[in-house]
Amino acid sequence: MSSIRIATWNVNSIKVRLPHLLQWLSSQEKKDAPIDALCLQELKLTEDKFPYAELNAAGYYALVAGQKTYNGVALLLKKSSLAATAQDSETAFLSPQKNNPKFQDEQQRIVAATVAFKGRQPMRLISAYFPNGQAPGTEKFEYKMNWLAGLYDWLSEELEEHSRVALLGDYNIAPSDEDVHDPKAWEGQNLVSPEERDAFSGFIELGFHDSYRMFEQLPKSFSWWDYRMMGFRRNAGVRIDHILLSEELKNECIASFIDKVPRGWEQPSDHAPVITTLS
DNA sequence: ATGGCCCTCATCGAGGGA
Repeated sequence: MSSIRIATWNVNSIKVRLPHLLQWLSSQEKKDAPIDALCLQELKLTEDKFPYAELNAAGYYALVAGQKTYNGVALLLKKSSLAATAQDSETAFLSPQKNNPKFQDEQQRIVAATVAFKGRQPMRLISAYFPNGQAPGTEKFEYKMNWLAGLYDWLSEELEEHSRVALLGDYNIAPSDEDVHDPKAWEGQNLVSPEERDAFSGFIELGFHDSYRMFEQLPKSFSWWDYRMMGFRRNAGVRIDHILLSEELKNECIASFIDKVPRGWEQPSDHAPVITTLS
């Protein structure tokens, strides 16, 4: 049985980035490394404007939670990778969930479904766009911390119901200093504050594993670089996009990496995709 | 040098991102 690849990518407007998205999916396919599931964040449009037709033509089903201008998340599934029982957009996404049932939220930041790939036990895939938080002490930071607490509550329930859970997305948290280009300059700031890192540790204590850190990685590996100050060229970045796996999925995990290639394309998203492979 | 860029909108300046 062939392995599967699950990935996450904050595209910073799917309208602008659709050409990159299609090019990236097709480039992975040509490398004989197709993406079987892709979680997208920051769509910045409502569901009726989502490019279902283009992605369908590229071979993907989509489950979308959108809103105007801000946020918005999707879960894409490669049709040809799905089990025979999941051959239309209804049956591909089982027990679909938009947003956190335990946290009232106007902002569309979570979409989840149970997915049956060919020849495998079903797994629960969650695409999440964590709040940015602006800065510790602000109202937006307080919203972020409340949102994280709500996510913790929901995830502990999800883990009771499902043994195979993957949480993919833009966490807006750099879990440790090795995930930050200049830890001293960032100390105590948004994305790296002790409160945020404690929340990330909470997910680990629930039983999740950071798939990227299961493997040896190059130092200074990041997933986001500021558009300003030539951030990408200087590799002045942070690692804030993550793929966390429950114990059972962790035992199947054989690789994880960040694909920096699309970040170097013309008019890129400021995030790079993260890919994790399951045997 | 405490801001530089990019995306969105009952747009052309401001909010949000990280």
